[in-house]
Amino acid sequence: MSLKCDAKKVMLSVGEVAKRSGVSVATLHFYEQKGLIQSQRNAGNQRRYSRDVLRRVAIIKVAQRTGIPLEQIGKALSVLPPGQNADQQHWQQMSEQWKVDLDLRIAQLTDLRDQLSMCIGCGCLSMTHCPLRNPQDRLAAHGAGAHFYPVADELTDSSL
Amino acid sequence: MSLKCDAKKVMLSVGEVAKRSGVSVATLHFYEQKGLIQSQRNAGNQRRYSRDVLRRVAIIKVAQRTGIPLEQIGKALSVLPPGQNADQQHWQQMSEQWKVDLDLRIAQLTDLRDQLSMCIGCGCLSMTHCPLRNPQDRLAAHGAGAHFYPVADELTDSSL
DNA sequence: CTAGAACCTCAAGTAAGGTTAAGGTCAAGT
DNA sequence: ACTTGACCTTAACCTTACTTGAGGTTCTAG
Repeated sequence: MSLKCDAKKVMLSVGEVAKRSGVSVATLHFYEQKGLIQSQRNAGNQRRYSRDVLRRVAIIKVAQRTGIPLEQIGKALSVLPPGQNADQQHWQQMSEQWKVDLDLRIAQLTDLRDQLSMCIGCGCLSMTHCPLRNPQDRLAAHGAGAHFYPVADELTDSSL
Repeated sequence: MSLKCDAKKVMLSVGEVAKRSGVSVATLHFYEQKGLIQSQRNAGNQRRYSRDVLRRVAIIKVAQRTGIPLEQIGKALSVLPPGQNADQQHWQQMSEQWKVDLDLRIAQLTDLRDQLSMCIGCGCLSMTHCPLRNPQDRLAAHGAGAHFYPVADELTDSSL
């Protein structure tokens, strides 16, 4: 169990990082391939991680919980000097941006909830009158992958 | 442009449904294949939809915005008699359930936001102390695909 | 009748975020 | 030395929600 240098081990194996960070070994490979983390190799070509990888993985998981896609997380992390810990300042920048994103997502969902509440007793889903059918609010303005509802040229509400 | 029976056309072609509902023809095929909508065929094997499909698609899109997966939407819709419009009661049942789901998701994200806010100035991400790292709240209790963070047996906070 | 638009089916591709498997190497304990 | 576990790479597979393409049929207007 105990390795050569137990006292102040500098580098971690992939298995150790997996255990300590709570993600699988395969996931660490995957993250490395995507450029979210980096490793060095020992003489036998095995990955050795510096401790900062634990913090990076922690940050990745938090960001993922907010709904940030991996690619964007990668970009945010890429400003960190590799092999170094994210310092207080970096963390603040990232987390503040993520909070903005999260706030927006919450606002979108809250709008939707309110509209849904209003419409529960109605159920008309009218193309022209129902707020649920007409998301030209901040959703339409911001939605990363939002589909705009095409103008329903011919459609009268009678068609519902 | 005008078809045979312009006045009170009973059935709609797939192209018409696509135009009016704002989804692509391929998506309608896909939904049909997944059992979310149904069609009849004319003599030449082309799909003919009754008008209620427009309402179904509208419902699908609203539900998707709340984050409900298609399969679950399909189950909710499957209680509707095919070829008939969702009545007021069905709509209410569905939308109320979806509002519950949505409320939960909003609550999860709000918790996360609050934790993030607290942690922006801290940045410790401590495995044992940081609330961001310890989501044993309703997230852990409810999360459909939530990964539990394994107990970090060996991990002391110094390892971050 | 014929061109072209709209439709059909089936298969494959895409994107994200991984997981699983196959076949081979390295390292640690006995 | 030998076994076993940890590690390596590459490649294929998974899910969700679709999109795209190929090759063939049907419908509608002129």
